[in-house]
Order: sequence, then structure tokens, then C-alpha cells
Amino acid sequence: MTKPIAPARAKPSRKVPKPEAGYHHGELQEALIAASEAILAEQGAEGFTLREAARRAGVSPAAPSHHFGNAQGLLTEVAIRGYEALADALRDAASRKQGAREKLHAQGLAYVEFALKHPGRFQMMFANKRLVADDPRLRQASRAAGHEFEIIIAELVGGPPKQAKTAAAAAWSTVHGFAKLALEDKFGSVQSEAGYREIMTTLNHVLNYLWPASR
Amino acid sequence: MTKPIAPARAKPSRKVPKPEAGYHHGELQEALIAASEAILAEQGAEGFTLREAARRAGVSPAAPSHHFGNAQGLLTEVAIRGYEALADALRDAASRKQGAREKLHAQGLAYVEFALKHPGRFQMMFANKRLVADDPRLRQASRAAGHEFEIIIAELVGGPPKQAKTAAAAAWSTVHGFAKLALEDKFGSVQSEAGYREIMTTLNHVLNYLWPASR
DNA sequence: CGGTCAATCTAAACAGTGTTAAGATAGATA
DNA sequence: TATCTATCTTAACACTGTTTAGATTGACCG
Repeated sequence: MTKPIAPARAKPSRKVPKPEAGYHHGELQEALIAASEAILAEQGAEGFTLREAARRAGVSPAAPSHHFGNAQGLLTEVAIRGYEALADALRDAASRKQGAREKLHAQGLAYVEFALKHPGRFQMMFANKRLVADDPRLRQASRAAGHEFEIIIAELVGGPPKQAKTAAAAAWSTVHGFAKLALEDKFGSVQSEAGYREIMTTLNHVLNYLWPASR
Repeated sequence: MTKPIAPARAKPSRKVPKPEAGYHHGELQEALIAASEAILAEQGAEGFTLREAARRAGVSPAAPSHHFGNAQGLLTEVAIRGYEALADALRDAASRKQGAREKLHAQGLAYVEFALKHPGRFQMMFANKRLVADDPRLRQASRAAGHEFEIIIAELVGGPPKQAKTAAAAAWSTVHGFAKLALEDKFGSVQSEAGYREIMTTLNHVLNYLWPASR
């Protein structure tokens, strides 16, 4: 490779060039990521194909390889952004509440809400075989999202860090399992708005059962 | 070939015929299911292909369609058997313990053990998009497995059926989420025997945290 | 200003996939 | 023995992800 170090400024290079120009795309990475996210939103994780992403970005099927290596590379980038969005959602949900238990409940609701509203992206985030599972940035993003749980849990249980680790695993497992089962229609259909709200009510009951006021 | 038939008994109809005969296979359904389970065991859910299953059964790629319609049909049959095996494991685990809490813990361990020891089959069981999700037998098998949890939970909580429903959803979510996260290496590698045992220990802690002696 | 060069993209090909249509074969039945 | 139907094969189709070789382009440097 040996990139020529690319001066940071003072050059006729346009970072936001003509949108639909000829040979060079200019923003192909972003376009491919956006196309992939659109496919995931429309068709779910099983509906993604690299060729379709290239098609939507207006390039040949071989173009993505120059930027992401292969399909796993592109999906890894999508998953990283997914984890960042999830961490944001968890942080935001907790920030809107007072008290550790309320924060934890809010995070649980936010987690499942994220999964149900972006099922394709969510499923892809947890499909290691379709990602570069040992990518450092992916691992870091995943751990960062999990960390949002641990922060609140540590506040809640107070005990030694080992118990906090256990409690965090418990909380993550519960909401993750609930989301996964809901996405596979094990709690009824998620399609209708009524079904969605019923499922979220069930989740509320589950959280109240496992983390009641006295803990 | 044309074996001299060598009938086991005085009747031309053989339900367990020559194992590797000519045009007609004779037990193709079972052979395809067995081949599919072998692929899932060796390669995981992502490694399954219909053509490979046909190859292992010694038939052409089009042969399965006459028995299962398409790949989803074959995988649905595999998933049904998976749910039956899971229900058996849950029932067996509970039967070996005394007391509702001990039974529930044993079921949780059995559930995750099942998932970690047969990851390909387990993942396929919960991959609706690769199955005929509304197949009545599949739905029934799935509900039967979930029912094994509800039996024990009802014994544990005792309260009104609505609370039992909530508690069952909680228990299933927790162990399912734990299994899924473990399979995606979120609790460390499952590869080594040491890693596997460490994860099961973590699960024990989680169960003791969420369902302690006093409940 | 003009030439070089690396980054970027295309075209074409390859091996693989699931599914379908048409035809061959064989087992059971009459 | 002849026929009928379930079963299986062959061949084709439209896809997929990836690789190789070559075309194009914009940026840098004299």
C-alpha cells in the first residue's frame, strides 16, 4: 500500500465532490454502508447481498472489494456503527431516569426497542460468521455497548466487582434473549403496532419480576 | 448391482431395503435429514447447503424437492427434531432434581448445554427465515419445548397464571440470551474445554443471582 | 504545464448456490 | 403382463461472492 501521507489541507481535493460523476465515485465507502443499512432495513439480515449493495451504490460488483476486502469487511463496518448506535441508545435511556433500577429498566426497554425497530441490523451485529469477528474495532464497539449495562449494574448491586459482572451478564442475557425470541415470533407477532406494544408490556413485566423494587 | 434380493422373509415389500441400491433410494427423507444434521454439526448453520445434503445422501440436487418441496422444508423437519430433542433434554434435566428451583436451574443448564453442544442445530431452530415458520408441526414442537419451562415455573411461582407466564418468559429469555451471547463469543471463547466450563460456571452464577434460594 | 503513478473502478470469468421443467426409471397394482 | 404413479436425474436458469486483468482518473512532482 504505502499511502503518500495525504496532506491534511490546502489542496484542490474536494471532500464533497460532484454527487454523480464519472469513473470515480468519491464517497463509495459511505455509499456502500448506507446501501447495506438500507437493505438490512428493508429485507432483513438474510436479504443482504454484496451485489445488491454495489448496485444501489451504482458501482460494479467488484468495486467494494477495494475498500472492504470482502462482504464480511463491509458488514463489519455496518455492525460497528450498529453497536455505536446501540450504546448511544442505552446511554441515552439511562440518562433520562433517576435511580439505578429505573435506569436499568429503561436500558432494557431501549435494548429491545432497538432490536425490534432495526431487526436486520441487530441480527447482523450478532452474526459473527458474517463479520470479521476478531476485528479490533468491532470488538471494542461491542464491549463498549456492553459496558453501558455494566455501569448501571455496578451502581445497582454495589457489591464486589465479581458480583457486578454476574449481574451484568444476567441483565444482558435477559434482554438479549427476550429480543431474539421476540424477533422469532415466540411471543406473538411483532408485525402489528398492537403486537409490538403487547410485547413491550410483557418485557416490562419480566423486568419487574427479575429486578423488583427491592434489590 | 441387482442383488439377488435375499428376502429376510417371504414378502416382496421391504421397508428396510438394500441400503445402497439403484434408482430408488428408499429412505431418502431420513438420509437427507441425517445428512443435514451432520452438516450442521460440522459446519454450523451457515455451512448448510441443499446441494451438499443431496450429495451426502447420494442423490441429485433436485431429488430433495420431491420430498420436502425446498430447502426450507427440509430444514423445518430438522428443526422439529431439534425442538423434540430440546424438550427431552429439559424434561430429563428437571426429572433428576427435587424442588422447583433446583429443577429450574437444571433446565437452564441443560438449555445452554444443548445450545453449546449443537450450535448449528440450535441456531437453525431459531432461524425462522430459513424455515417454514408457520408449519403447524414446527410451531407445536416449539411450544412443547417452551412448555417444559412453564411446567416448572408454575410449580415455582405458584401465583396466578399471568405471573407464571411472565416468569416463564423471563426464564426462557435469560437462558436463551445467555446461550446466544455465548455462541457469539460474548463471554469468551467456547472452543476450549476450559472456556466451556468457565461459561457454564458463569451461567450458574447468573441463575443463582436471578433465582436465589429465597423465591 | 505536462508526465508519472497510485488509487479507484470496470469487465469478464469462475465456481458455487437453490429451484424448475422435462424426461427416465422402477415398484406396485390391476 | 401392462399400466400407472411415485421417485429420481439431467439440464438449464438466474442468482451469488470473489478474483484477475485492464481501463480510467485525479493528484503529485519535475
